[in-house]
Amino acid sequence: MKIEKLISQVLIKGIPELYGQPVSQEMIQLQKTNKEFEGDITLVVFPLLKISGKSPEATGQDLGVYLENNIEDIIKFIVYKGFLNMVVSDRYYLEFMNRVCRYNEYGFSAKDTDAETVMVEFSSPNTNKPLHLGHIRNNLLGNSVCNIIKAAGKKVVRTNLVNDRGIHICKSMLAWQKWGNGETPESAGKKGDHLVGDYYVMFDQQCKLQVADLISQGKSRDEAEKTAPLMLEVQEMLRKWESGDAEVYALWKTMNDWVYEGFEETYRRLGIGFDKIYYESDTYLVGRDTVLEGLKNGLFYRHKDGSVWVDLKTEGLDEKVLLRADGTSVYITQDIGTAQERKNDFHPDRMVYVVGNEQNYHFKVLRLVLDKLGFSWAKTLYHLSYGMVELPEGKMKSREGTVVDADDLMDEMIKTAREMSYDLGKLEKLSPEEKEDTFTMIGLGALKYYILKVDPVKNMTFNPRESIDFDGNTGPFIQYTHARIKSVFRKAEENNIKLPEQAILTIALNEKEKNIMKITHDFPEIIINSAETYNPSLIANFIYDLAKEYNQFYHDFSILKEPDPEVRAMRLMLSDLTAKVINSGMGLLGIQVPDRM
RNA sequence: GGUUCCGUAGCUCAGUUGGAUAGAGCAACAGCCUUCUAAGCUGUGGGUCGCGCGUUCGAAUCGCGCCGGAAUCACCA
Repeated sequence: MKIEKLISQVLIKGIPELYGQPVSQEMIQLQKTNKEFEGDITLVVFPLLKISGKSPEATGQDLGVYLENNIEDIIKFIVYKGFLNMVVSDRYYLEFMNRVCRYNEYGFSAKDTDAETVMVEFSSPNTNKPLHLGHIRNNLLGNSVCNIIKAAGKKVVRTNLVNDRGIHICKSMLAWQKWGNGETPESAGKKGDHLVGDYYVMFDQQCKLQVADLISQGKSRDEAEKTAPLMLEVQEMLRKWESGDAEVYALWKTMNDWVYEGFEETYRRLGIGFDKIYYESDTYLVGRDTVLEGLKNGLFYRHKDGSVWVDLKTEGLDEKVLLRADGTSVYITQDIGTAQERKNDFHPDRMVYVVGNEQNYHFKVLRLVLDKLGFSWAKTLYHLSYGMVELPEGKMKSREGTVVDADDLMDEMIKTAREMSYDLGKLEKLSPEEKEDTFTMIGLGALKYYILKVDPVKNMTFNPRESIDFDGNTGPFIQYTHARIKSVFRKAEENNIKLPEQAILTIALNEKEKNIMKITHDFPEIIINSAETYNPSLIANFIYDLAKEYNQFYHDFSILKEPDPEVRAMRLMLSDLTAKVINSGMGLLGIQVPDRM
């Protein structure tokens, strides 16, 4: 049993014996002992003073004696003001290490066959332009949250919702039709998503010219934007698409397929995949039917122009349109349909949406509308809202060309890893393929860690120069720690030193060794916590603390040159455990760790 | 204007359900490779935790009010 839990239990039994009054779990406040004091675990005694009727010091003293007498692994205690600092035996941590070292996935909860199923939607791209930095944060968060929830013992269904229809999609299509001259990704030598994105930009530019032209002819901006020939044409194209026009539909299909191929490549490099992909073009009709059904049942009302609305004023929100006057659907219509499809397909106990915080209001509305429609599972929707990614100069603006493209960014990170590696004279013994794999691991590791170490709710600044930094609190620093440990094991093997099965329990641990054991001891709890709060940054910061502590140990003490074979064996095991936790913790972030770097 | 979120070192970020003298990294400066990988380690400087009031044994953390920033309040997605 974990020592913290044991202390809690003993106190709940012991305090009534000592003071004749019961205690509740919340009054037992255990925390890690601060660095500047001796001890491992601290009990805050202030909440217990009412029960003891004594001073903080006297209460701490009473409880210290009681715990020392009743728990074998508490070998000493020091009372300082209102804090009872307890020293945990080295034996306890050695036993812990022996117990845990044989598992490759130490810290992960056992997979329970009747565990709840959590469905997570993330990525959710539009098919009119390539993925950018904002999508990267979304993808990394979604992927990592899935890994973490799974590690916490739940079943996870990864899903993506592709926004593949609408006026914005038609814009690229129209531009290609007009000016593309039959260009294809192959003929252009370009990824499909980039090619389609180029036509989207082209449309925008041409349209602006027309608008400017109309304004110079004396029209208002508003009027010009509505009557520009290209705008009229693209609207006509959308109508054709919705009515199933064969030619438009074929073009849509072709260009979307180009985009999917491009996305596929980006996802593959990022290490991301899905169990199920939904397409808005498939689900919007389901939502429309549901809305009409709700209208029939009097849940919604029809405006005199024919549009359908929901009134959420009693819920503190406003009125919201659910279907346009012409009967076509809006964004939320599609989400209503998608949610139902998902429920039917997978029966999830929870549905998590990884979507930026600019859509907080939208998800509030979605939940309320689904609730109004009588879906009992509406309250199981959770919007994992994350902050915007900004550049040091401010927001990314596609107009000003400051959008950071996902593919370019990955290329840049890997390139930097390569240059850095050559500068440092690393990896010379590896084959070209192994080298490239390692550069990719490091470059992407830097990128992913840089983004995931920040609390999702916060807006973050993406500083390109800083993100490719490989020192300090970075992915490569952690990867390096792993590579160092693996290097020790290679050396051990050369010298015929084997990793022992068990460490003997009578070894006296130094401070660094004990610290590393204490940190790894917390890993299971960190995973649970991180899963419950949908927060990968907890894992990232935890792994960093571990790597930092290990590097100090590595610097201060020798492993293979340690003369005492029992101590050497223990240090090897400790190193092995550290490597395993780094490996699986980074794995939860979607980051691979190399054996050499 | 209403609602929601954010505000911690020059910069980027940590800081469990309120706990001891608020921590890392980057940048700057000064050290450490004959020894398991120096992408490492050590040290120095750097703070009115946006401001004020309140709650209490105790507040960066909770409440209220300001100030600053962001998002949103579309028959856009």
